[in-house]
Amino acid sequence: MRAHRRRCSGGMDCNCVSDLLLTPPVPALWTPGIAFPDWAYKPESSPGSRQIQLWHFILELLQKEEYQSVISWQGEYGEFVIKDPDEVAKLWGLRKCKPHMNYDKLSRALRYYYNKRILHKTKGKRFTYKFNFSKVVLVNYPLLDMASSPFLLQNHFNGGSAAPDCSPLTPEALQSLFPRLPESGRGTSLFDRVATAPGPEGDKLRLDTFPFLSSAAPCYSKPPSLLGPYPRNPPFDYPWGFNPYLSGAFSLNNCPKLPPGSLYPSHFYPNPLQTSLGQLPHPFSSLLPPGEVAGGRERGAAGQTGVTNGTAGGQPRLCLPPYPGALSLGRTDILNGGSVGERRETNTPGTEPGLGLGLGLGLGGMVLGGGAGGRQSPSERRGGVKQDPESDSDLEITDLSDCSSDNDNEPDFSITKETRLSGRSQILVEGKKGGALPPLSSLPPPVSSHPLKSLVPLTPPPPSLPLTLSPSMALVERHRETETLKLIHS
DNA sequence: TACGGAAAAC
DNA sequence: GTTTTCCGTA
Repeated sequence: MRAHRRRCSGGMDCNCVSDLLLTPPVPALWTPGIAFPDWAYKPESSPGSRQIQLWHFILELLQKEEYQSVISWQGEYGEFVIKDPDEVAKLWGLRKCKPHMNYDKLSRALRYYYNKRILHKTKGKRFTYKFNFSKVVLVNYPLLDMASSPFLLQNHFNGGSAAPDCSPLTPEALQSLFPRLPESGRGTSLFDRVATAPGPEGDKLRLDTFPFLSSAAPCYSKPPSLLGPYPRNPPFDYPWGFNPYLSGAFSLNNCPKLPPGSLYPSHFYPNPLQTSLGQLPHPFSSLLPPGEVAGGRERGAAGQTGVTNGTAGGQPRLCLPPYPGALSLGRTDILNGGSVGERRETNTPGTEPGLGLGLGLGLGGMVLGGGAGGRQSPSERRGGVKQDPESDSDLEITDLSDCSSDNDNEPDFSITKETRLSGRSQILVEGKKGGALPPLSSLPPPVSSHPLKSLVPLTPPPPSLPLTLSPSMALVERHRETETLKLIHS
């Protein structure tokens, strides 16, 4: 078992808790103009990495209104501009306990995404990049039956994506990807099953769920989260009386040196999966071969860490939108007014101008790993075997089966998590062999009569109500108990 | 400002 | 495997 706390190099605890400890609190992101399934915000959903990846982090920033002065969507779908590179770098550094992070380094990391086709640079626009969401989808929905998505295959694996930047999925492709998702107008929840008999129309995915994937949709010129009437305060509380989007949820008890919000060590709040599970029907299960549903297929070996975390019982899923605007702490508050003026760090411990008081205290004496010591000169460094920059097979097509929630070295991790975190275990056991989670599709679809239900998350039972009053939650609870019993018996 | 090689760190 | 760090180059 990995240490609960990740320590920054130098040994000083910087309060960055291991991403393994808890899953992030961010349910799916979904705004009227743009939506992200929750895997996009899950560190664990990154194949090959158990820490949050930069592009996840970028998505998180992009999703939060309070950071729109720092980074925001702009231009075409998936395109974003880093308005304040230093700030973004600082935030990233905070997130990763790298106080010497700067835009130069961050951008290097971003550039590594070019080859992986997760990102590409928007030429001629400063600090402007563009997500290749089709890649992201492929990475994070590996269980989708590609055979049933000829359009996708054609466009992205069969030479169809002639464009070097791998143009986004088209509506047709999405339709092919998510045929079971209900079509809905503005008044229909993405997650609502179509009441009418299933048909070509009723079975269609609501494409504006992934507007950034649509090549046919018009561009937006302002941050997607500002599009449309979007409630800036959650119309609900989380069942556990905890709302990760409220600053109070981030009392920083565990992380006093870090700003609140999911951008930061995301281990201080309950798992939203319970909420997600309790509310969401699984729109994709019908896409999966029978054996793949309900944990019938064991998730594979190490490396493909996260996909399962973005899935339930081995299934991909869409989850709830967050309410970034609910964060009462603005960025100014969070960041203590600091700003990074430097581009190149001075390697002076404890003097990071932009890290804020907290982190500065926490990292003040730390000796950063690497540093100048032991570095080779460029000439010395060069001459080695060139690394294959295209070694991104997992990101290209992604093995559709070898996705495990953890690696073999930590077989009990999910169970441990379950033990540790009561009430959020139902998915975490998915990596366990023989896990027999029922398909989420077996859960009753949520019911929402909210006129804006397509714009708001499905309402979980209010905190005052016992979970058992929610049919979905009751199922989840029942399932969790079942799983617990299974674990005990095994 | 952006790119990418290289190696180390994680 | 991903990111960090450093740096040469355009």
